[in-house]
Amino acid sequence: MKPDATAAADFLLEAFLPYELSVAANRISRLFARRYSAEFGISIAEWRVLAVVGRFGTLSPGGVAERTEMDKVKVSRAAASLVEAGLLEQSADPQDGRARRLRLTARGTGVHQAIIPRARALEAQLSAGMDPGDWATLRRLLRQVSAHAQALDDPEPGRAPAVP
Amino acid sequence: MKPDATAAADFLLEAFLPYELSVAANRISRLFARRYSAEFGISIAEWRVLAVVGRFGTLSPGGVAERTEMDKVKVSRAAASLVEAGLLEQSADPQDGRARRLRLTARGTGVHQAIIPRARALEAQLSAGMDPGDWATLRRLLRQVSAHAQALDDPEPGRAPAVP
DNA sequence: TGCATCCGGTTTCATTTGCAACTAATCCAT
DNA sequence: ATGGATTAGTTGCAAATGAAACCGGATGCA
Repeated sequence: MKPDATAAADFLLEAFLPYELSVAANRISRLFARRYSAEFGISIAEWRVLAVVGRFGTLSPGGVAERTEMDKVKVSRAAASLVEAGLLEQSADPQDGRARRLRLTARGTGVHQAIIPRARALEAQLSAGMDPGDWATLRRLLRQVSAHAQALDDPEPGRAPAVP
Repeated sequence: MKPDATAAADFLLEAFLPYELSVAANRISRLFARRYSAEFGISIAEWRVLAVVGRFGTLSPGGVAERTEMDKVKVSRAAASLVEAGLLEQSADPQDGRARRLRLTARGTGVHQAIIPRARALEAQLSAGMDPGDWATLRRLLRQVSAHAQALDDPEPGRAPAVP
Protein backbone atom coordinates (compact mmCIF):
# COMPACT_ATOMS: atom_id res chain seq x y z
CA MET A 1 0.00 0.00 0.00
CA LYS A 2 1.08 3.55 -0.55
CA PRO A 3 2.71 5.49 2.27
CA ASP A 4 -0.35 7.25 3.66
CA ALA A 5 0.14 10.91 4.43
CA THR A 6 -2.85 10.73 6.75
CA ALA A 7 -1.69 7.79 8.85
CA ALA A 8 -2.97 8.48 12.31
CA ALA A 9 0.11 7.12 14.04
CA ASP A 10 2.21 9.90 12.57
CA PHE A 11 0.18 12.70 14.00
CA LEU A 12 2.00 15.00 16.38
CA LEU A 13 -0.18 17.25 18.45
CA GLU A 14 2.72 19.61 19.09
CA ALA A 15 2.94 20.32 15.40
CA PHE A 16 -0.75 20.96 14.92
CA LEU A 17 -1.41 24.63 14.35
CA PRO A 18 -4.66 24.98 16.29
CA TYR A 19 -2.89 23.43 19.24
CA GLU A 20 0.21 25.58 18.98
CA LEU A 21 -1.89 28.66 18.60
CA SER A 22 -3.99 27.81 21.60
CA VAL A 23 -0.95 27.12 23.74
CA ALA A 24 0.72 30.36 22.73
CA ALA A 25 -2.43 32.40 23.30
CA ASN A 26 -2.99 30.86 26.72
CA ARG A 27 0.56 31.44 27.80
CA ILE A 28 0.49 35.06 26.79
CA SER A 29 -2.94 35.67 28.26
CA ARG A 30 -1.86 34.18 31.55
CA LEU A 31 1.25 36.27 31.48
CA PHE A 32 -0.76 39.38 30.88
CA ALA A 33 -3.42 38.52 33.41
CA ARG A 34 -0.98 37.64 36.14
CA ARG A 35 1.27 40.60 35.69
CA TYR A 36 -1.13 43.41 35.06
CA SER A 37 -4.81 42.66 35.21
CA ALA A 38 -4.48 41.05 38.60
CA GLU A 39 -2.57 44.07 39.85
CA PHE A 40 -5.53 46.28 39.02
CA GLY A 41 -8.08 43.71 40.07
CA ILE A 42 -9.68 43.22 36.69
CA SER A 43 -10.10 40.24 34.43
CA ILE A 44 -9.11 40.00 30.79
CA ALA A 45 -12.69 40.56 29.71
CA GLU A 46 -12.90 43.65 31.88
CA TRP A 47 -9.59 44.89 30.54
CA ARG A 48 -10.91 44.64 27.02
CA VAL A 49 -14.01 46.62 27.85
CA LEU A 50 -11.91 49.21 29.65
CA ALA A 51 -9.58 49.47 26.69
CA VAL A 52 -12.20 50.09 24.05
CA VAL A 53 -14.39 52.35 26.14
CA GLY A 54 -11.29 54.31 27.08
CA ARG A 55 -10.38 54.55 23.45
CA PHE A 56 -13.74 55.58 22.10
CA GLY A 57 -15.06 57.65 24.97
CA THR A 58 -18.63 56.48 24.90
CA LEU A 59 -19.75 53.16 23.57
CA SER A 60 -22.80 50.94 23.75
CA PRO A 61 -22.40 47.37 25.01
CA GLY A 62 -23.05 46.26 21.47
CA GLY A 63 -20.30 48.50 20.20
CA VAL A 64 -17.98 47.03 22.78
CA ALA A 65 -18.94 43.54 21.70
CA GLU A 66 -18.08 44.27 18.08
CA ARG A 67 -14.72 45.80 18.88
CA THR A 68 -13.64 43.16 21.36
CA GLU A 69 -15.03 40.06 19.64
CA MET A 70 -16.72 39.18 22.90
CA ASP A 71 -20.32 38.06 22.86
CA LYS A 72 -22.90 40.33 24.37
CA VAL A 73 -23.31 38.23 27.50
CA LYS A 74 -19.67 38.52 28.34
CA VAL A 75 -19.71 42.25 27.72
CA SER A 76 -22.77 42.66 29.87
CA ARG A 77 -21.16 40.86 32.75
CA ALA A 78 -17.79 42.53 32.42
CA ALA A 79 -19.49 45.93 32.29
CA ALA A 80 -21.58 45.15 35.34
CA SER A 81 -18.46 44.16 37.21
CA LEU A 82 -16.64 47.32 36.19
CA VAL A 83 -19.61 49.42 37.25
CA GLU A 84 -19.56 47.62 40.57
CA ALA A 85 -15.86 48.41 40.89
CA GLY A 86 -16.55 52.06 40.18
CA LEU A 87 -14.53 52.17 36.98
CA LEU A 88 -17.38 52.41 34.52
CA GLU A 89 -20.68 54.19 34.45
CA GLN A 90 -23.69 53.04 32.56
CA SER A 91 -26.50 55.35 31.55
CA ALA A 92 -29.60 55.13 29.42
CA ASP A 93 -29.29 56.07 25.78
CA PRO A 94 -31.57 59.06 25.12
CA GLN A 95 -31.93 58.02 21.47
CA ASP A 96 -32.93 54.42 22.05
CA GLY A 97 -34.67 53.14 25.12
CA ARG A 98 -33.18 49.68 24.82
CA ALA A 99 -29.59 50.76 24.51
CA ARG A 100 -27.11 51.84 27.16
CA ARG A 101 -24.13 54.13 27.07
CA LEU A 102 -20.88 53.19 28.73
CA ARG A 103 -18.28 55.71 29.89
CA LEU A 104 -15.29 55.52 32.16
CA THR A 105 -15.50 57.17 35.54
CA ALA A 106 -12.58 59.26 36.78
CA ARG A 107 -11.19 56.20 38.50
CA GLY A 108 -11.74 54.15 35.38
CA THR A 109 -9.80 56.69 33.36
CA GLY A 110 -7.01 56.53 35.91
CA VAL A 111 -6.79 52.76 35.67
CA HIS A 112 -6.95 52.96 31.92
CA GLN A 113 -4.06 55.38 31.74
CA ALA A 114 -2.09 53.28 34.17
CA ILE A 115 -2.64 49.95 32.50
CA ILE A 116 -2.04 50.88 28.87
CA PRO A 117 1.68 51.52 29.36
CA ARG A 118 1.91 48.20 31.16
CA ALA A 119 0.28 46.50 28.22
CA ARG A 120 2.69 48.20 25.87
CA ALA A 121 5.59 47.17 28.05
CA LEU A 122 4.54 43.54 27.97
CA GLU A 123 4.26 43.64 24.22
CA ALA A 124 7.68 45.23 24.06
CA GLN A 125 9.10 42.47 26.22
CA LEU A 126 7.61 39.85 23.97
CA SER A 127 8.89 41.47 20.81
CA ALA A 128 12.29 41.99 22.38
CA GLY A 129 12.80 38.25 22.05
CA MET A 130 12.82 38.38 18.30
CA ASP A 131 13.92 40.21 15.20
CA PRO A 132 11.77 43.32 14.52
CA GLY A 133 11.05 42.21 11.00
CA ASP A 134 9.95 38.81 12.25
CA TRP A 135 7.71 40.49 14.76
CA ALA A 136 5.95 42.46 12.04
CA THR A 137 5.71 39.37 9.89
CA LEU A 138 4.21 37.37 12.71
CA ARG A 139 1.50 39.94 13.22
CA ARG A 140 0.70 40.16 9.56
CA LEU A 141 0.46 36.39 9.12
CA LEU A 142 -1.52 36.00 12.29
CA ARG A 143 -4.06 38.49 11.07
CA GLN A 144 -4.18 36.69 7.76
CA VAL A 145 -4.83 33.25 9.16
CA SER A 146 -7.31 34.68 11.63
CA ALA A 147 -9.29 36.33 8.88
CA HIS A 148 -9.16 33.17 6.85
CA ALA A 149 -10.45 31.15 9.78
CA GLN A 150 -13.31 33.55 10.20
CA ALA A 151 -14.18 33.19 6.55
CA LEU A 152 -14.22 29.42 6.92
CA ASP A 153 -16.33 29.62 10.04
CA ASP A 154 -19.13 31.99 9.24
CA PRO A 155 -20.91 30.64 6.20
CA GLU A 156 -22.12 27.08 6.30
CA PRO A 157 -20.12 25.24 3.71
CA GLY A 158 -21.86 25.43 0.39
CA ARG A 159 -25.06 26.78 -0.95
CA ALA A 160 -26.54 30.21 -0.57
CA PRO A 161 -29.30 30.75 1.96
CA ALA A 162 -32.67 29.65 0.66
CA VAL A 163 -34.83 32.40 -0.76
CA PRO A 164 -37.22 33.55 1.94
CA MET B 1 4.94 68.44 26.52
CA LYS B 2 6.61 65.73 24.48
CA PRO B 3 4.55 63.54 22.18
CA ASP B 4 4.07 60.54 24.43
CA ALA B 5 4.45 57.18 22.80
CA THR B 6 2.50 55.67 25.66
CA ALA B 7 -0.53 57.97 25.50
CA ALA B 8 -3.44 55.84 26.53
CA ALA B 9 -5.82 57.41 24.04
CA ASP B 10 -3.83 55.98 21.15
CA PHE B 11 -4.12 52.42 22.23
CA LEU B 12 -5.87 50.11 19.81
CA LEU B 13 -6.95 46.79 21.19
CA GLU B 14 -7.17 45.30 17.71
CA ALA B 15 -3.46 45.88 17.25
CA PHE B 16 -2.43 44.36 20.55
CA LEU B 17 -0.73 41.04 20.02
CA PRO B 18 -2.14 39.17 23.02
CA TYR B 19 -5.58 40.17 21.86
CA GLU B 20 -5.03 39.22 18.25
CA LEU B 21 -3.55 35.94 19.27
CA SER B 22 -6.44 35.14 21.56
CA VAL B 23 -9.00 36.01 18.90
CA ALA B 24 -7.25 33.88 16.31
CA ALA B 25 -6.89 30.95 18.67
CA ASN B 26 -10.53 31.12 19.70
CA ARG B 27 -11.75 31.29 16.15
CA ILE B 28 -9.73 28.30 15.09
CA SER B 29 -10.58 26.30 18.18
CA ARG B 30 -14.27 26.94 17.67
CA LEU B 31 -13.92 25.99 14.04
CA PHE B 32 -12.22 22.76 14.99
CA ALA B 33 -14.61 21.98 17.81
CA ARG B 34 -17.71 22.64 15.78
CA ARG B 35 -16.63 20.77 12.71
CA TYR B 36 -14.96 17.72 14.11
CA SER B 37 -14.93 17.26 17.82
CA ALA B 38 -18.64 17.78 18.05
CA GLU B 39 -19.16 15.22 15.32
CA PHE B 40 -17.43 12.60 17.40
CA GLY B 41 -18.92 13.82 20.65
CA ILE B 42 -15.66 14.81 22.29
CA SER B 43 -14.34 18.11 23.61
CA ILE B 44 -11.06 19.76 22.72
CA ALA B 45 -9.50 18.52 25.95
CA GLU B 46 -10.63 14.99 25.17
CA TRP B 47 -9.35 15.29 21.64
CA ARG B 48 -5.93 16.21 22.96
CA VAL B 49 -5.82 13.23 25.25
CA LEU B 50 -6.98 10.97 22.46
CA ALA B 51 -4.34 12.36 20.14
CA VAL B 52 -1.37 11.83 22.44
CA VAL B 53 -2.47 8.47 23.79
CA GLY B 54 -3.12 7.37 20.23
CA ARG B 55 0.31 8.55 19.28
CA PHE B 56 2.26 7.00 22.13
CA GLY B 57 0.27 3.85 22.74
CA THR B 58 0.37 3.86 26.50
CA LEU B 59 0.77 6.91 28.61
CA SER B 60 0.26 7.94 32.21
CA PRO B 61 -2.03 10.86 32.98
CA GLY B 62 1.09 12.80 33.94
CA GLY B 63 2.67 12.02 30.60
CA VAL B 64 -0.45 13.22 28.87
CA ALA B 65 -0.35 16.43 30.90
CA GLU B 66 3.21 17.15 29.82
CA ARG B 67 2.53 16.54 26.16
CA THR B 68 -0.71 18.48 25.97
CA GLU B 69 0.16 21.39 28.27
CA MET B 70 -3.02 20.65 30.19
CA ASP B 71 -2.92 20.57 33.95
CA LYS B 72 -3.43 17.27 35.69
CA VAL B 73 -6.97 18.07 36.77
CA LYS B 74 -8.06 18.66 33.22
CA VAL B 75 -6.37 15.48 32.06
CA SER B 76 -8.00 13.50 34.83
CA ARG B 77 -11.42 14.73 33.87
CA ALA B 78 -10.95 14.33 30.15
CA ALA B 79 -9.65 10.81 30.69
CA ALA B 80 -12.59 9.94 32.93
CA SER B 81 -14.96 11.18 30.30
CA LEU B 82 -13.25 9.21 27.56
CA VAL B 83 -13.36 6.09 29.71
CA GLU B 84 -17.04 6.70 30.25
CA ALA B 85 -17.50 7.00 26.49
CA GLY B 86 -15.66 3.71 25.98
CA LEU B 87 -12.79 5.21 24.01
CA LEU B 88 -10.11 4.89 26.64
CA GLU B 89 -9.17 2.32 29.19
CA GLN B 90 -7.41 3.02 32.40
CA SER B 91 -5.49 0.40 34.32
CA ALA B 92 -3.24 0.29 37.32
CA ASP B 93 0.46 0.66 36.76
CA PRO B 94 2.19 -2.52 37.94
CA GLN B 95 5.38 -0.57 38.67
CA ASP B 96 3.85 2.14 40.78
CA GLY B 97 0.67 1.80 42.78
CA ARG B 98 -0.15 5.49 42.49
CA ALA B 99 0.16 5.74 38.75
CA ARG B 100 -2.27 4.73 36.03
CA ARG B 101 -1.83 3.62 32.46
CA LEU B 102 -4.00 4.94 29.68
CA ARG B 103 -4.65 3.10 26.43
CA LEU B 104 -7.18 3.46 23.67
CA THR B 105 -9.88 0.86 23.34
CA ALA B 106 -10.73 -0.52 19.94
CA ARG B 107 -13.41 2.11 19.60
CA GLY B 108 -10.99 4.76 20.75
CA THR B 109 -8.54 3.69 18.10
CA GLY B 110 -11.30 3.89 15.53
CA VAL B 111 -12.20 7.42 16.50
CA HIS B 112 -8.56 8.36 16.56
CA GLN B 113 -8.00 7.09 13.07
CA ALA B 114 -11.12 8.81 11.87
CA ILE B 115 -10.46 12.17 13.43
CA ILE B 116 -6.80 12.64 12.56
CA PRO B 117 -7.47 12.99 8.83
CA ARG B 118 -10.16 15.50 9.67
CA ALA B 119 -7.72 17.49 11.74
CA ARG B 120 -5.23 17.40 8.90
CA ALA B 121 -7.93 18.49 6.49
CA LEU B 122 -8.78 21.48 8.62
CA GLU B 123 -5.17 22.48 8.81
CA ALA B 124 -4.92 22.10 5.07
CA GLN B 125 -7.92 24.34 4.60
CA LEU B 126 -6.40 26.97 6.82
CA SER B 127 -3.07 26.85 5.07
CA ALA B 128 -4.75 26.89 1.69
CA GLY B 129 -5.57 30.52 2.35
CA MET B 130 -1.96 31.56 2.28
CA ASP B 131 1.41 31.18 0.63
CA PRO B 132 3.16 27.94 1.69
CA GLY B 133 6.27 29.83 2.69
CA ASP B 134 4.19 32.20 4.79
CA TRP B 135 2.54 29.25 6.44
CA ALA B 136 5.87 27.78 7.46
CA THR B 137 7.05 31.18 8.64
CA LEU B 138 3.94 31.68 10.72
CA ARG B 139 4.49 28.41 12.50
CA ARG B 140 8.11 29.11 13.14
CA LEU B 141 7.46 32.58 14.54
CA LEU B 142 4.53 31.37 16.57
CA ARG B 143 6.70 28.77 18.20
CA GLN B 144 9.34 31.38 18.84
CA VAL B 145 7.06 33.86 20.55
CA SER B 146 5.40 31.08 22.49
CA ALA B 147 8.72 29.87 23.82
CA HIS B 148 9.70 33.39 24.67
CA ALA B 149 6.47 33.96 26.56
CA GLN B 150 7.08 30.79 28.52
CA ALA B 151 10.54 32.01 29.44
CA LEU B 152 9.08 35.29 30.65
CA ASP B 153 6.39 33.51 32.61
CA ASP B 154 8.11 30.75 34.47
CA PRO B 155 10.82 32.31 36.58
CA GLU B 156 9.81 35.16 38.82
CA PRO B 157 11.64 38.16 37.51
CA GLY B 158 14.97 38.39 39.25
CA ARG B 159 16.66 36.59 42.02
CA ALA B 160 17.38 32.91 42.40
CA PRO B 161 15.27 30.84 44.79
CA ALA B 162 16.33 31.32 48.39
CA VAL B 163 18.51 28.58 49.83
CA PRO B 164 16.27 26.23 51.80
C1' DT C 1 11.19 -0.41 61.14
C1' DG C 2 8.76 4.02 61.84
C1' DC C 3 7.72 8.40 60.47
C1' DA C 4 7.75 12.66 57.85
C1' DT C 5 7.67 13.97 53.23
C1' DC C 6 6.80 13.76 48.47
C1' DC C 7 4.27 12.43 44.38
C1' DG C 8 0.50 10.81 41.11
C1' DG C 9 -4.06 11.31 40.63
C1' DT C 10 -8.86 12.42 42.00
C1' DT C 11 -12.38 15.18 44.25
C1' DT C 12 -14.51 19.32 46.07
C1' DC C 13 -15.91 23.99 45.80
C1' DA C 14 -16.21 28.48 44.13
C1' DT C 15 -16.01 30.91 39.66
C1' DT C 16 -16.45 31.49 34.98
C1' DT C 17 -18.38 30.40 30.66
C1' DG C 18 -21.90 29.68 26.89
C1' DC C 19 -26.39 28.96 25.47
C1' DA C 20 -31.06 29.71 25.56
C1' DA C 21 -34.80 32.03 27.47
C1' DC C 22 -36.42 36.31 28.82
C1' DT C 23 -37.77 41.53 29.14
C1' DA C 24 -38.28 45.72 27.14
C1' DA C 25 -38.14 48.84 23.29
C1' DT C 26 -38.00 49.82 18.25
C1' DC C 27 -39.30 48.84 13.52
C1' DC C 28 -42.25 47.82 9.91
C1' DA C 29 -46.13 46.38 7.25
C1' DT C 30 -50.58 46.50 7.22
C1' DA D 1 -52.52 52.92 15.04
C1' DT D 2 -51.57 48.04 15.96
C1' DG D 3 -49.65 43.55 16.00
C1' DG D 4 -45.66 40.64 14.63
C1' DA D 5 -41.00 40.39 13.92
C1' DT D 6 -36.22 42.41 15.39
C1' DT D 7 -32.93 44.22 18.29
C1' DA D 8 -30.44 45.58 22.91
C1' DG D 9 -29.30 43.88 26.90
C1' DT D 10 -29.90 40.86 31.13
C1' DT D 11 -30.69 36.65 33.60
C1' DG D 12 -30.89 31.56 34.67
C1' DC D 13 -29.07 27.26 34.28
C1' DA D 14 -26.05 23.71 33.21
C1' DA D 15 -21.43 22.52 31.87
C1' DA D 16 -16.38 23.74 32.03
C1' DT D 17 -12.55 25.56 34.71
C1' DG D 18 -8.93 26.35 38.33
C1' DA D 19 -7.21 26.29 42.91
C1' DA D 20 -6.72 23.96 46.85
C1' DA D 21 -7.79 20.06 49.72
C1' DC D 22 -7.50 15.36 49.69
C1' DC D 23 -6.16 10.16 49.31
C1' DG D 24 -3.32 6.48 48.85
C1' DG D 25 1.21 4.78 47.71
C1' DA D 26 6.33 5.54 47.32
C1' DT D 27 10.64 7.37 49.24
C1' DG D 28 14.16 8.95 52.31
C1' DC D 29 16.22 8.83 56.43
C1' DA D 30 16.98 8.32 61.40
